[in-house]
Amino acid sequence: MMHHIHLSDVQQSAVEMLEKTRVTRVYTAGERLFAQDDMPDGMYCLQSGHVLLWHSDTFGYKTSFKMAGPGELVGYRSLLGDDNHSATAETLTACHACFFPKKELEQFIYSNPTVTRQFFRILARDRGPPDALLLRGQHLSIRIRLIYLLLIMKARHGQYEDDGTLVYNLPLSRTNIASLIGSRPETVTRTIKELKRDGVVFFENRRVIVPDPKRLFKEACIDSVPTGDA
Amino acid sequence: MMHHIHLSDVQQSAVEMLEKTRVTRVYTAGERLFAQDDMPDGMYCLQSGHVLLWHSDTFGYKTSFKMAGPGELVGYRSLLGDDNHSATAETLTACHACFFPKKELEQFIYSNPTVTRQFFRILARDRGPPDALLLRGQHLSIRIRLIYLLLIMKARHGQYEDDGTLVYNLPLSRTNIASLIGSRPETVTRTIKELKRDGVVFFENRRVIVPDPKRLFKEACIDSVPTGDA
DNA sequence: CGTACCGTTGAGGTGAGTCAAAGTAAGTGG
DNA sequence: CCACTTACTTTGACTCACCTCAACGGTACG
Repeated sequence: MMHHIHLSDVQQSAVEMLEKTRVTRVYTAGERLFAQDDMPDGMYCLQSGHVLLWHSDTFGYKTSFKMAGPGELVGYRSLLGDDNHSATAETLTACHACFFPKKELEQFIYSNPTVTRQFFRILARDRGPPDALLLRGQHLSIRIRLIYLLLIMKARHGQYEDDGTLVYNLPLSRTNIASLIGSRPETVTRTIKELKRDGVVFFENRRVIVPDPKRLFKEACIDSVPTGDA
Repeated sequence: MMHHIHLSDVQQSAVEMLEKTRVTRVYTAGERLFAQDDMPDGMYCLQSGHVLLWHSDTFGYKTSFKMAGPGELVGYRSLLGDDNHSATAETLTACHACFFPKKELEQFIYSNPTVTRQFFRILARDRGPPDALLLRGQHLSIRIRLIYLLLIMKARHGQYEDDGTLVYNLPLSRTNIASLIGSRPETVTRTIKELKRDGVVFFENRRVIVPDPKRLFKEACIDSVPTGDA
């Protein structure tokens, strides 16, 4: 789900204002766009690189719930909810990110019903029940959750080769993966080994290869192959 | 978090239209406002009673993720996301619910930035990372998750007595509770027993009594007691 | 006075977490 | 080019919180 906003009939003045006030910055891996409990002062649009969003609970456990890539917006939930950030956004790789200050951005959002609607869609579709529940349901084994993670990442981070192979370049450590599916790095390693043994998924460093995607869908009990953008 | 929309300076025509087209209906326990995969044709506002929202995954497992009570809106996520319903809304008790048809409702939402903003808030604050993650984090024991459930329900469904006791009337079965925190009815029973033994929480049928709320907060590592509406 | 549903209790099994240690890869500085 | 550090990954052995299955008790309702 790309976050492209259609600008066709938006008030020209609002767009110009937005263009004038936005700031593009370069980040190195491991930097933070914002931290949990910060007051949001704007929104970020990733132009290149990847960002991981994680929440730290009252016991200090960190749980990741989203990886954002090029073209995606980051930091909109708390901004639109008038809340402090409920998560920290940390770069996984070097990134180019564009920052839109709150005031001008809001003017833009409300400038036109079409734009408003786009933001409603982004917000409403962001990790709805399905995603969050599939990745953390106790009744689902780690193996299945790992497969679901790949299926969810497919739309934005996966790519089909000519021979039907599915390939990902995921800048995620075992620890990151564990954090996303509610598990532990050791268990992720073991599960990855198991998937390789069964010939379903091959993890080579940060590169993931799925020779026969249909087998993956079948194991997750998904018959109809979901298409890229939904 | 109540879903009261402030109508002070909304276009009168939009409000009138909304008032004219809304339909109030009475439901008995066990009825469905809408079902997963249905196309949304409007939104519901609960006037009395309680509704449980649950998602059924590809393996047929049902996972509940929200209980809505009087004053709350139901069915907005899919409507605003232009998606089919990703959950089923089933009444736990007899209910009065008011239905707003999609077309007129959208006119209302876009009629005024103040209203639009309210809906952004509702959507953005609906089960943000904290809620969903706390109730399903594997690293948290069932006991802690049960406590978190009570803490989350406190704002809307809990009530302080004069003596500082916290009392809930939750129309939830053990199975419902299990489904909300990602567990099983048997385990919920055992955990409830344990909490009673420790004198922290007393479940009497569908009535829940917390004699010393501070102990509850402490066990969940929450120092600052969250206030009702945020 | 069944029937049906919900809740409780007990016994037993296991998937995945934990802990500890060794292996690997990448980066740094002399 | 090679020691040295640092961070990540893998492996094995052990443990346990929770699930599963099965039986029983309570309560509502026609």
